[in-house]
Amino acid sequence: MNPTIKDVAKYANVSIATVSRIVNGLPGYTEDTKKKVQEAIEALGYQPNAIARGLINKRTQTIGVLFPEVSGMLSSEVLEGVENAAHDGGFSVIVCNTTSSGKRTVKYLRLLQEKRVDGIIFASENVKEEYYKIFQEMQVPVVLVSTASQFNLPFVRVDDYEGAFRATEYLIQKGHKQIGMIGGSFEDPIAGVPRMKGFQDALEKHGLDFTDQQMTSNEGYRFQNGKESLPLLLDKLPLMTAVFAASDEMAIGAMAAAHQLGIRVPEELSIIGYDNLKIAEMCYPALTTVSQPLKEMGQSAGEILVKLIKGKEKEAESRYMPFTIVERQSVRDLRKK
Amino acid sequence: MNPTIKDVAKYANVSIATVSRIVNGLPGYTEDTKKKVQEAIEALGYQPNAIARGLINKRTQTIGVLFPEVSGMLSSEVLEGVENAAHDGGFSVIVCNTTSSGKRTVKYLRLLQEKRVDGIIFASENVKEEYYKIFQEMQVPVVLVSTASQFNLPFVRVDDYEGAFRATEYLIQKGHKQIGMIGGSFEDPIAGVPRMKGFQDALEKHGLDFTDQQMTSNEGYRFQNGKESLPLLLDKLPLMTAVFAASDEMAIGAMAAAHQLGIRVPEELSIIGYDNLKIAEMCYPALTTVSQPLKEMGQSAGEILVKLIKGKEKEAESRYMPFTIVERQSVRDLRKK
DNA sequence: ATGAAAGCGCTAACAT
DNA sequence: ATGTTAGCGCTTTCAT
Repeated sequence: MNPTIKDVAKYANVSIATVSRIVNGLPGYTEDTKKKVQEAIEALGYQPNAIARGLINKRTQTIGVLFPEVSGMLSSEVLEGVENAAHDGGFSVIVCNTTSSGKRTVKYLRLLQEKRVDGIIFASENVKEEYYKIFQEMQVPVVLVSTASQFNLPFVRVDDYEGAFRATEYLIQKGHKQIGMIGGSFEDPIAGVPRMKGFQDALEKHGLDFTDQQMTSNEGYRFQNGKESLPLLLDKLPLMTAVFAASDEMAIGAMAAAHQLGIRVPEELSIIGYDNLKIAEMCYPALTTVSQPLKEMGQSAGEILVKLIKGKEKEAESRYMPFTIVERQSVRDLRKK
Repeated sequence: MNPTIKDVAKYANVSIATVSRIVNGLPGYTEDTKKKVQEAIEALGYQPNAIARGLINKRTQTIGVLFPEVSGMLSSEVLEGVENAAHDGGFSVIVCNTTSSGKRTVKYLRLLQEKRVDGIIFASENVKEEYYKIFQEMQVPVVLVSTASQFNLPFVRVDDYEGAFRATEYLIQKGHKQIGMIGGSFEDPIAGVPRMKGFQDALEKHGLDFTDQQMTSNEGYRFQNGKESLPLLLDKLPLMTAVFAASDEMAIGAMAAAHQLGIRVPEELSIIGYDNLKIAEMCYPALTTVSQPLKEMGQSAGEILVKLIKGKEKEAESRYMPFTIVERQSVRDLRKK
């Protein structure tokens, strides 16, 4: 077995209280005993037991992070940010893959409760009433990433409406007039509705008519959704010169469909995405897209959570992160030449 | 505060021992008291404290997973598999992002030791002597994913030599004779050397000369590495008709370089990758590649670890996972017209 | 069938 | 400056 504080105390001929003080950097001992104890620790290879500590301190120095899909490219970048911030703040992170299932989410929440995590980061999904109740029960701080909620929970995200609005304006500024959108779900209050609304409003602001003929809606935001959507859109809007896709995966799916149909991007069809995943710069042509600073968002959420846990903050600050449009090769400027 | 076992006992008018028995499904009580206690639990919303349990049971039901880069596309798929297996086995997983730094790795290992995790999964990196010593100290099972080691540690991985050999043969069977390779590092005993050796041996087996002119080596396996490697290779091997890249990211980087140089893939240049990341089917043209079953590997490693922890297995079984070559559009068959 | 009590490894209040 | 002791919430003998 691992040596305990008792063993160290015995070895160094002091009481366990003294060892504890030295280990925790509290005052109350001579340099001499300190050295003795440190030697004992060294000799025995003593490691304080975080479990015992947690029991008494009511602090586990651990947070839980819930993702609908941990292997998603979006999640994995956010996770890296969270992990980084947590680690810097002295916390470990337990990952939970909810697979967007309510049951699994509740199960995980209960688990995190039993494990007495000090805080929770909830990502990319809607906060159901049921979850919120558990949050309250748990009495630990919660911060949302890439989501908002009807409840009073701090969040870190970008303004989806604004991002979509600007993406659309970008296309318009490049001279496009027949613009289609590959949208998400009308049920989705985060990545779905706001992005579609932003698209529509930008069009109208610039005097371009909007009819629902120029938009498809999708259950998910995957490659396949985008790939299937493009032909549909082309059908309804044959003169379309540009597409705004509500996610990079969909944008790249649309690109694949275009390739298949023999439509050249960006010469014949411009495409702009949303997210700025790593793949955006790897595909051909490199994708112009609305960049969400995913890692920074995770980092930021982690930092806020840590502050909240340490009680430095009383009320939670939410943060809107800045998005940018990163220009690559998938959009053609119609005004030139 | 959360109610404790004491509260439940008081509420139900029994001793804490009885509550404990009921909660843990041990024998020794009447149906009647069981009901009473369950009602108390329900009424109070009691959740057993996993920390207290861990202290006494010496089991935390938690495992640690170390990745060089959690946001890597490779890691994230493996992680999903691990998390899945762990969860099924009743374990939570703590993720650690080592950033390939030895110091950070050691720090994390110490942390996991303090947190008394029940087991460790170590991914995609070389096991240094220093790490191995800590493993031994910790006295917990360890399983390697996508790595092997000089030590007697169970691993789950595919045979890199074999995979590279087959990829090269595939190219040869398609009629290619001038084949280049974008390789990894000679310092890397996993993804580096074996894949390069496999390439070389396949060439020689089929009577094609091998000179180091037809290979580049790289520090990393990223998009940029591949992108920079292709022109170098083309320089040395102007008649090259096919490239084998030691990773999908590099393959896609090579593709990007080819596009830039006006070389058409696969018409003028065939490319085969290694990994089968999600991007492989999203890029254009879709990438033919050696598929590693990443999620399954993670899952498998998780399962082995759980078995080891539960003591069902005495000695660790290592597993070579089967790879397959998934044919998409990036390789041209030279034999057909 | 049930309860009392010891103790897991630690911290913190209270002596000395 | 150092030690003694009472828990933290639980499991597990050992009695009854």
